[in-house]
Amino acid sequence: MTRSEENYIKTIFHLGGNSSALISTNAIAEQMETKPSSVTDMAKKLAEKGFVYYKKYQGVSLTDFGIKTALSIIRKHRLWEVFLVEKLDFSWDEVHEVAEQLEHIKSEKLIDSIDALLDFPKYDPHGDPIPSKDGKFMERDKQLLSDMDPNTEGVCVGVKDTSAAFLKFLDKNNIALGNTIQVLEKEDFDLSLHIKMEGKELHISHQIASNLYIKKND
Amino acid sequence: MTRSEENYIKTIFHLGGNSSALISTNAIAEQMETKPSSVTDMAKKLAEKGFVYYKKYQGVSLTDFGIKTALSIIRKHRLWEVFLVEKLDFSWDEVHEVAEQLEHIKSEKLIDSIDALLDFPKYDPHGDPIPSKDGKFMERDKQLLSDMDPNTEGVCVGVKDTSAAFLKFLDKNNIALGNTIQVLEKEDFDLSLHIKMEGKELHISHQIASNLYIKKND
DNA sequence: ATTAAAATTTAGACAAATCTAAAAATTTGT
DNA sequence: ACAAATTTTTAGATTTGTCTAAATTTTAAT
Repeated sequence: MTRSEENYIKTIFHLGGNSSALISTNAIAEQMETKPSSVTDMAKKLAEKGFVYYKKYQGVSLTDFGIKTALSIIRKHRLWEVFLVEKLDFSWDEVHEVAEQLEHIKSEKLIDSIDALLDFPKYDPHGDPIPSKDGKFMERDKQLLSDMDPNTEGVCVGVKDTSAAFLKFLDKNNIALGNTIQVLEKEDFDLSLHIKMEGKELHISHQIASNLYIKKND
Repeated sequence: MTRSEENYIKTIFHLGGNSSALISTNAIAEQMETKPSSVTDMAKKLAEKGFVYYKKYQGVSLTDFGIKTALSIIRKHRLWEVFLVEKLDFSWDEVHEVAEQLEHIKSEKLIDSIDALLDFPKYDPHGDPIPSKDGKFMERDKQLLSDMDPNTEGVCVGVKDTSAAFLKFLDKNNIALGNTIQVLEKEDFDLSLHIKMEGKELHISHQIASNLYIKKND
């Protein structure tokens, strides 16, 4: 499998998950910053190799084999992200670019050893679940901070927007995964929130709140 | 710089070191298991980019910039080898193939962090020196075990043949870097050696002895 | 020194992955 | 339902890295 094929498979998974709904070539092209005609070429190739089902003019969806392949790539990406943060002190906005390269390294022993070294983590630094070796993973029961009611509380478990800009903003404001967050009050006017985080009160915009995932306390 | 360019530069360095002697396209082709005509094409490209000096029909040699580039790739390769052995318990015959992939990862921060994680090692698992960030490295004062005289002793510091077959053989016979070796007697007939290693006496062939590097005790 | 052998380069082809521009199919709006 | 707009595919070109076969240059031998 070439690096390019792997990138297409990963993108198709991110756009369609394991559903059998067809993903348009346009959507894939946009996501990958390439041209639809290039996607068509690759779609044929991936269909030939059994990774996707491809219906002309309709789009593609991953076969079971394609899903298995995608999960293996995502597993590698997320494990490397954890490695970079836990072992090499990368900040969470720095990991993605390097993990994009490391995810293509071909060695089962290598990634299994990294997994063991990290003590089999279940979530990556952005809170996304890491598929196990056999492709299973658990999406955490979580909700957007912006959807929480006043006088509820929970733990910050993930981010929706994973751009470096957003992650740097969170760093600067000491918002990190694992932090306890209490919703004090919601402004009707702009939907901004007054919250208490790790003992300190602060005021955050709707835009920020709608990109933070919270696991509600029982 | 493409992966292919990096592989050519590395090979040219391994064949010619930092000397200005010209390396033939044939030699490079043989080493890389490719065709001389492919090497010619790449030689032109590398010359254009300033990595090598290329004289038609004569061969190539690395420029200062090419040497710097080669050392940076070798540094990455060897640091990854140490990482695999020290942190992930790879055996020394397993590291090369994976390091061949890892050496192409582009992130200065990554390799510097790996270097620090490993506490700035000076030698890789085969005893080869690891260039520092600024391209300096010290070749250890060493000699082949087969060149040592009876009644001398030293420490095993490297291997000449790095093939998996040879490394596995050494493992099986508990011959490892750091072991103390005393030469007891040399057979005139087949040049085989009687040695004492870590307290135990054994008899090794000339072929083995001529692929083990020893640092003589003062 | 001339020729035969060996090494090296050139020319032309190919596969992978991409692009542009044009053609074809699908979707949308009325 | 049909024309217009949009999406998707096809056809042909480009780049990178490779190859084969032929031509050229260098080296070696007598």
